[in-house]
This record gives sequence, structure tokens and C-alpha cells, in this order.
Amino acid sequence: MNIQAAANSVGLPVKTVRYYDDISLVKASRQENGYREYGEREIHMLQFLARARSLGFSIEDCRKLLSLYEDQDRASADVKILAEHHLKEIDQKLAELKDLRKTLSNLIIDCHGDDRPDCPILQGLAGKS
Amino acid sequence: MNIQAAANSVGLPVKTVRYYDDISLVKASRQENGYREYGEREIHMLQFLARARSLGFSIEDCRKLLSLYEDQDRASADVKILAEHHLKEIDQKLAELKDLRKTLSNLIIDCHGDDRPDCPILQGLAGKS
DNA sequence: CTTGACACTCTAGTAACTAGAATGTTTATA
DNA sequence: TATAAACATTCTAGTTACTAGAGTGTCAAG
Repeated sequence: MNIQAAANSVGLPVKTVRYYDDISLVKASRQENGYREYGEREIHMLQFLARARSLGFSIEDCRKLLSLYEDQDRASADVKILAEHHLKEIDQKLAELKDLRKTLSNLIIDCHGDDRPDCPILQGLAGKS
Repeated sequence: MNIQAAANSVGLPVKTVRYYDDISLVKASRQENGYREYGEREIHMLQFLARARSLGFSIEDCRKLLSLYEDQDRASADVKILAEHHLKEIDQKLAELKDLRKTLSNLIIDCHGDDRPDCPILQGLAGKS
């Protein structure tokens, strides 16, 4: 299977698939003409990757997950640890975002939003609040 | 005021302040020895920047905000529009993160996390769910 | 007079692609 | 058969917002 067919079948851009080959995340073998060849195994790996990436796992996390995925003897605990660590990061990011949202929306509420020059948003940004 | 004093007084790394000079976000004048000179105005701008950045505004947003900040004739509506747009982005990011969190935590809950090789997290990542 | 703290510039690295140029191959049509 | 479209390749460089480090210059204190 050529790269475009592979990319389409997993919903990734061709450039991304090529990039994954470059960084040895999903290596493709080569056909006689030099084109990359994607088989079942590679498609599965790409699919796995697409999903893990969409869940926000970093490339390096994905590399670990992929090797666990391919390792028939892995312990599920190994995977769980990785996933739990990632969940913690998500929770932290969520908390930050919520806090930030609150601050910003307060500033916005205070702003009358007309053509007068005084603006509580700018004042808020300038001050400590 | 030299760069380090300026950086300390607003809580930014020196390198960052130098970077803001490079990209003409907050330009410093130069002393006779070539050192950057930061006055009241620049300190205020840096403070403003630090705060806006911590609220997640992009550098280019900050550039606009700064010029509004410096413009005594701006309309508060201009600022409000920018801030509201940013708030929308935050809300979208929040929704995505929450969704992602849910999916991931479901996967984690299903995983027994012991030394057996079968792992619902990996299965979930491989499948469509 | 030298040591240390500070300043400068410049290059390159980070994450994860993405865009584009220059070129080669395959396939479909005129 | 000629040729054009659609695909493939590699390579370089751009994106965001810094950050690290090398090599060098300046200044104040002991």
C-alpha cells in the first residue's frame, strides 16, 4: 500500500506519516521504486498512533505505548502508569485553564465595551489582580 | 535600569526580555556601553505583557493589546472583542480537554493494572472507541 | 589586577509537524 | 506514443515562544 492510501485509511496527512517514518516511529519498508510500503501491521500502528495523539499523548509517550502495544509480554500495569501520569497532566491543565477562564471572563464582564477609551480589561492586565 | 533588574522586577527571565526586544515587542534604548536601558514605561509594558501572556494571549495578541494599551484614544470595545475571542478559544480548549479526560479515565478504570499482558487501555487505543 | 557578576551577540535546539521546491515515477487520456 | 495529471521522493526552512550555550566584552569590588 502506498503512503497516500495508508494515510487516508487512518485519517492522517501524508506529510505526518512520512514524518513518523523519519523519526522511526512507524518505519515503512520500501518497494522496488523506492516508494514506502505500508502493510497491515503499519496501518494498525498508525491507527493506534492517531488515536493516542488525539488523546494528547506526546510523541515520546506514543513511542513507549507503541512498544508496549507490540510487546506481547508487557504488563498492563506498565501501561496504566503511563496513562495515569498523563491523566494527571490533563487535570492540571484543566485546572489552569479554568482559573484563567475565570479571570478573563471577570475582566470582560467589567468592560462596558463601547467607544470610550477607559477599559477595565487593559487596567486589569496592567495591574496585579 | 539594566536588563536583569528590569526582568526581576516583573518576574520574567532575562532571556525572555531580550527576546521581546528582538521581536520589537518591548524595545529598549541603549546606554553608552551598549547595555539595554529599561525605564518606567518599558517596565509597565513588560508587566502588562507578563500578565497577558500568563492569561494565554499569544504574542501577536499581546502586540495588539499593547498598542491598544498605549493608545489613549482606543475604544474599550476593541479590547473587549479581542478578549472575547480569546475566551472562546479557551472554552473550546476546555471542552476538548474534558472530553479527552473522560475517554482516558474510562480506559484507565477498565485496566486491572497488574502483570497480566492483556490491557484495555491499549485495546482502546487500538480500536475506534 | 584579577575575579565574579553581569552584559552583549549569534547559533541552534525544543515539539510536532507543515509548506514548498526540485525532481522522479506511474497511470490515464488524447 | 506523447503528454499531462497524480502521485512519489528528498531536502530545506518555517511555525511558536522561548531556552541553552558558546564566545566575548564591561564593570565593580577586593
